[in-house]
Amino acid sequence: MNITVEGKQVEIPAEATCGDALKAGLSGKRFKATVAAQAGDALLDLSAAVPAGATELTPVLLESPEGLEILRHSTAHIMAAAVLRLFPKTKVTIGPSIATGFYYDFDPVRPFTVDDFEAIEKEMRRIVEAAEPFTRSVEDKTASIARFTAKDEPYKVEIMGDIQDPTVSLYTLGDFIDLCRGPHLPSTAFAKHFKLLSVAGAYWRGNEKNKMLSRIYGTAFATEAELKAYLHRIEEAKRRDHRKLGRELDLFDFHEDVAPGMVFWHPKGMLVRTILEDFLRKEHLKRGYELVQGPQLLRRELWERSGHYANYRENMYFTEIEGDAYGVKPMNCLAHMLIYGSALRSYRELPVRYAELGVVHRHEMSGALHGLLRVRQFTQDDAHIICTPDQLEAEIIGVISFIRDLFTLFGFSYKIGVATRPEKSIGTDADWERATKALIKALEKIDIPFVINEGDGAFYGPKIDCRVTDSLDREWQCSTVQCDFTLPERFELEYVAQDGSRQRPVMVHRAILGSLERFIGILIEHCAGAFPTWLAPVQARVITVTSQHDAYAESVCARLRLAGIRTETDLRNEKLGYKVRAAQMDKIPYVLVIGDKELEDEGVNVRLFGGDSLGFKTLAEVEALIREDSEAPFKRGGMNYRFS
RNA sequence: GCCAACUUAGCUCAGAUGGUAGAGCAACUGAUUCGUAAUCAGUAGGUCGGGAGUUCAAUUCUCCCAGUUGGCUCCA
Repeated sequence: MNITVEGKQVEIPAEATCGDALKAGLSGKRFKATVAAQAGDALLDLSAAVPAGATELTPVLLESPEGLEILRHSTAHIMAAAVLRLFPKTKVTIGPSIATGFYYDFDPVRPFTVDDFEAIEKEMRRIVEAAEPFTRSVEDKTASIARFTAKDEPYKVEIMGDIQDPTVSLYTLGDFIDLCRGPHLPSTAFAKHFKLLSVAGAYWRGNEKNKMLSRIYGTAFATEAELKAYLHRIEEAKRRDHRKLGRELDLFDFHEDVAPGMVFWHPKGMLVRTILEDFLRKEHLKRGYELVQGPQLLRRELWERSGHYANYRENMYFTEIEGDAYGVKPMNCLAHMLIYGSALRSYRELPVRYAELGVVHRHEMSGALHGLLRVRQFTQDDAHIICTPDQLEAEIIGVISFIRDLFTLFGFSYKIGVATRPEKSIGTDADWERATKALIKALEKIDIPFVINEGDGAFYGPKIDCRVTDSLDREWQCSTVQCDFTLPERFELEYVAQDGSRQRPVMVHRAILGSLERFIGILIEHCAGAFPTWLAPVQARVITVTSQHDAYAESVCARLRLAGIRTETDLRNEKLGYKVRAAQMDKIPYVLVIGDKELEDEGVNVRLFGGDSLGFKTLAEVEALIREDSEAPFKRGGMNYRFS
């Protein structure tokens, strides 16, 4: 029997395993790094027979993506075997590999805690050192169900019940027999570099009606260096955590006892927000938006009319005023519609673009709250564009350009998706097609790559989502652009067309940064707390070598403030090094040092955040320097802006 | 909402078989007048998340509540 291995013809006996075949075709070193075989689309154990009719066999190396997946899946099995040795009454369920590692869900006698990890890891090491093989066997399903029923493994029995094939495959690792599709590592010796990370509750089959299981998360890598690098990344993420930085930099905090999920902005954080808001308002005005603002509370009947009461009530807060129910707004659109409807509109007025930095409240489950990234009260940079169907495409192009300009400015990379009609939806096919086409055409026209997310649209219309990737490769949904035919219908919005007839306009909901709270949270993590100069709450801090320089420092600070530069002094009776360190930890972009020399020559010594020194500069030079730095990012975004 | 862990000074964290707590940083006071990531000394700061129970005695044990954190349809 002949088979091709990496371009080489290999002669093998009929009963040969994949391992035999690969061994014959690969160098010793390469074969040693091989954990499985690939024939066509199928991944096979090395111990599996070469499938009949196969003409080519590809080695799956440990460090390849497929190899890593096998490694992690096998490590999950090793963990399960270790858990069963230590806690024999535990029932096993499933243990897949995931993007960053693996997990295994157990139904334990008592839920596991991280304190159990040491013992479990130790037992896992023992299994790895013993270099035990994973042995595959195929069994009649009925026999297997009887076997696992006898072992009192109800979850496995349930899974087998769902399997269509008359036979199932089992993998044996020491005493541990598990129902598993495989493939697995040839032996546990390949799984040397792993770590258990966390425990969590997880519903059996993800359904909250089912029993809560105890899940252990872990990760595994081909080499110790990669494992270390991954763990280091987790540490890095903790260092950049916006919740930690928010407290350290005195930007915001939470008072969980009185307002869970709602932010208290401290002066410095509020300044960052204010600058951002100021910039956004000006940018909206430049682009032909008008600023509006609706009330926070609207009578229940209005929410019934819009469909929110039927579809969104669980996420809304209600209160009562003189016996009438009022809903706290979770979205800004209703007020905007009412403003539009307050007068008879002509086609000449369209498109109308109403923008509002709208504060909305949404009830999120307590377990879902997360710093600034998931809150119950947040501010949307929201707008509603009401236009004729003909204007739709141009308006969408305008919105997407706006998105592109802003994210370029902040230095984020982003991914665009178009979500199409879901199964449960309202509206006519023609409307859906027109709107979906308009979204896609707009993206194509300005040449922005996107993916189609089939059936992921809102029930009332298709949408464009924009996800931002931060410096740690985590994705966050920010922008959203949604076509809506329902609300104009329900609120009977009209305009008078050229021919005098009454026509129904189309509406586009859009938010660009999304939630200011979330955006600032992402921004903090993206820049690790060191804001770009234009957003930094303190742009420059003047520090003195000795108290003899204090008076001059005060005058420097006053002058820079007059020039619109956010400046403060640190005149504490401390050594220079102490004050430099403090400024560095406060992540202030410019530290202006004043000693005898600077006092005499009427300037400052400039130290940048990060430690670079620019040496002596006159005050005029410093002003120009900081101004230029503040304006630099806008060159990327094709905008300009000054806060003062 | 559900599961688990956690909640001690402004922050980061120690601590005791149940006998009402300690460090570093920050704050304040004083000395020091100093050149690019921490000068020294002193002072003050806590009903140990809230409530109830057990006990001679609870921050520690038990229960309830609140909040935080990590998870909760990546599928043999």
